[in-house]
Amino acid sequence: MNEHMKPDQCQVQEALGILVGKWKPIILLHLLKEGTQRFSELKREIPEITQKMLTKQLRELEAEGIVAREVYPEVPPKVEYSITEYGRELQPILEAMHEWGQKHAQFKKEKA
Amino acid sequence: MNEHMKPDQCQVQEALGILVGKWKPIILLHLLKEGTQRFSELKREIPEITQKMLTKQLRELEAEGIVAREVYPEVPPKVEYSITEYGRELQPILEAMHEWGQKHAQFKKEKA
DNA sequence: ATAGGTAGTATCATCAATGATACCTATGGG
DNA sequence: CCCATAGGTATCATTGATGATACTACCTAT
Repeated sequence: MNEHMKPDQCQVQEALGILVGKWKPIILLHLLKEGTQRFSELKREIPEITQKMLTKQLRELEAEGIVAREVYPEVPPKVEYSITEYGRELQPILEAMHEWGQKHAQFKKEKA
Repeated sequence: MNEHMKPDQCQVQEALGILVGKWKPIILLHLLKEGTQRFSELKREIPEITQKMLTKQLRELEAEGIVAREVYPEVPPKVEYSITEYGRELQPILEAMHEWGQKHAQFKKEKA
């Protein structure tokens, strides 16, 4: 166990706080997979999310430096979202969680 | 990007759902670091948590197969908690999040 | 003149997570 | 007889996250 991983002053919450939420992982996966996406594209690919929540989650991710938001001053409006270089560092974590999640879903099925 | 990481049917939520909560990462870190612990030891090391929440989180982790609970039929009662083999597979994920979290805390300081 | 598309805001309602507090159990020690 | 101990439950209140719905601005095309 890494010596720096002291439960107090631990930074796991820091990462967790950014990833959690009903929508953030999904949004991040879409942006990682598809690259730059417009607001309406994301909305179309995640139909169950409300506009309000999509806006909110994107703004939060932007505030953390994970996604970049670019506004084109056109009519009708056009806004593009993409993962920053920095945000891309989350990818291994998402992948690890995904793999573990698969194993775990299997594990639960076996128990049932 | 891993081909299996399709945002739909994705299993990131599966892992995330187990790790989140105000207390679960801390509890897991304690158990990983110290090994088997009694209820009261955990409570002493995490003073801000209420008994109710500690019980609840431990029971949830137990239900997922992450921690093991052993009751000794003594008076006063003695209950020990430990990480299962299976639960130990979460450790790399926690470590990755911890490391990223440290970088991120630094990143935010620089911006400010 | 009017309808439509894009990217939102504003307001109100609901539900789950967390917290505070009091209570319970059985037994050994004084 | 009574209290302390360990590991809980039960009940109620509060808060934050999420959701439903309606509204807006702006220009373009019909």
